Amino acid sequence: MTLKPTESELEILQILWEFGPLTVRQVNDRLNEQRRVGYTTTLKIMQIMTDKELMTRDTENRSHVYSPALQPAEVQSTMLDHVLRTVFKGDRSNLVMQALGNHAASVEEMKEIKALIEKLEEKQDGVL
Amino acid sequence: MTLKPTESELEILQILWEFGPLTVRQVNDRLNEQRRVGYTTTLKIMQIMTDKELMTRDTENRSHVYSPALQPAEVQSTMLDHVLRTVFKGDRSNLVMQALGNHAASVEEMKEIKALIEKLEEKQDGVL
DNA sequence: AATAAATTACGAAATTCTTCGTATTATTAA
DNA sequence: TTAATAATACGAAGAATTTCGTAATTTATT
Repeated sequence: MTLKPTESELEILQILWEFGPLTVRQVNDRLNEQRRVGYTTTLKIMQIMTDKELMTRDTENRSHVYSPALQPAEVQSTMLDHVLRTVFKGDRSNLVMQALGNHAASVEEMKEIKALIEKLEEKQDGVL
Repeated sequence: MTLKPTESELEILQILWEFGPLTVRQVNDRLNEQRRVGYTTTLKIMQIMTDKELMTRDTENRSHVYSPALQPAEVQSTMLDHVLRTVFKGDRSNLVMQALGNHAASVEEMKEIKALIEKLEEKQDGVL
């Protein structure tokens, strides 16, 4: 099991996932589009993340270039499992119903989800 | 929007949801079935939760009796929305797919979810 | 080469959450 | 009524996270 990133680690991972390998300066600029953060704050978190192996860095040039060490799906899975256990007591269908029920999903989303369910049902039929 | 409980606040809410209004002693006993926690630790968290209005208490008797101030579904919704935003960038169908895809849902769960989707589709058809 | 500019390294302050010790107050039992 | 028991109140220590100031280092400019 991969470890659970903190809130601000997650913010930075999102930026790296979206915009690819970046320097601290570039990440900090992106962060400051959303909220005010000091440069050394961002640097520090990224150094900590490197220690934790949440990212890797290329120190060839003066400005180190950081890359995420985890795929979005890995972190999403870890985080969702955590919520499933701690908030939903492991009741997966309740979680899904909450996710679908509160805000109406778009027609497009609905299609995707139905397709997935059908695929899962085929797999289940195969077993039965 | 209701506020996001901390991890240990969540533990206590789960116990109250399951076993109804309880004293600190009763909550602490339940907690200690899972892990070792001191009595005053539990007391303190429950006092903080009362200040935050995550729970209410009846101080009539010497042993105060605490009740949750939020329904499970309210907290689940808050927490899930938070994960949706911070981990999934608001992509609801991706969240649902992660939830369904990683571990095969049981036949029973599948039925529930399909029924919900059909109900939501009817609502959508009505609008179109 | 000397100065300025930009970056990393380091450490510590600030914040939030968790944990618990001690004091106080209330109840029960002897 | 006094002593023992059990509860709450209070505050502070500990731990994890976030924030940033300052020093050291590297690169670019004059």
